[in-house]
Amino acid sequence: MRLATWNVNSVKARLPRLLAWLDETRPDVLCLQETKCRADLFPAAEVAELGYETAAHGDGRWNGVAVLSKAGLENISLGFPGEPGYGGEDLESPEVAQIELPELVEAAALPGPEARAIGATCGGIRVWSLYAPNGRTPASAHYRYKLDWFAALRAALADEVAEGRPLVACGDFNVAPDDADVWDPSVFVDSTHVTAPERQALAELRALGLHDVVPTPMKGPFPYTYWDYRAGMFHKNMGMRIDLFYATEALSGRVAAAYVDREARKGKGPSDHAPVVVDVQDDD
DNA sequence: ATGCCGTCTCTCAGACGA
Repeated sequence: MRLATWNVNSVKARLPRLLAWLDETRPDVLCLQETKCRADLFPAAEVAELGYETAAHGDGRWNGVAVLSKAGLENISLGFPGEPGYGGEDLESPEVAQIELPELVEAAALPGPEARAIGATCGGIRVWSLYAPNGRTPASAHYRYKLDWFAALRAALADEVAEGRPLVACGDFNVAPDDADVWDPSVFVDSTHVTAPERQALAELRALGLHDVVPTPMKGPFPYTYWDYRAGMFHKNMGMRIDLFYATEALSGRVAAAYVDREARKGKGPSDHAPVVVDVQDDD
């Protein structure tokens, strides 16, 4: 079974490259992030021609996740239990407290979850495609939201892991697990993606029994999965490993190969992320 | 370097990304 995860940075803009990549790489299951696509507008017919069923979760301009599968697609979950939404700035602050439109206060106080998680069962494996909040800066409300989102994810996955079935939680976690996972740690001092609380959130996921399946880089010593579009970062290999593949212990023990498909980051019109491909041996 | 590129939309400017 071949599993993969890829932040495509718009499924509409990436569709020709996505279809070519599917045809060439032929994963059984592909988790997508940043589809930036309403679920009902997802190009399901196009991927169906290549044999894939689609489960999509998206509400338009931002975020958006999906699972494509040739191995079955059951028990689809749009988001996870307890998933928080972005609550904005502190409602206790005097400035915000003066808002007198009840419906706005209500909407701000009860934010709905964004389209950042979709789960499905594919060929006996529970699969989660995840797109963690960016966090922007550690002082930002978006950073608090990011940590809250990870805490809720941990609680939701704890229940599923406890069921004992093979499970994969993969996608764009927007956290570099270690200093070796960014091209220059000195550039990221006081930035998101590398702070201790974010790394602790990953450690708590691993403490559930999830193993970080680290892919082979294919070029250079570091398995980066993201390179900024700007300033020739990709060609200088100034990247980050933020797209992660966390698998339950029994499943990670069946991993035969894992690699970053950096070829998909080359050429005309790429995503700024490369896919991570993981081959798992059949269960005996 | 508050820059660089790319994508989106109540588009020709601003927000967002990491």
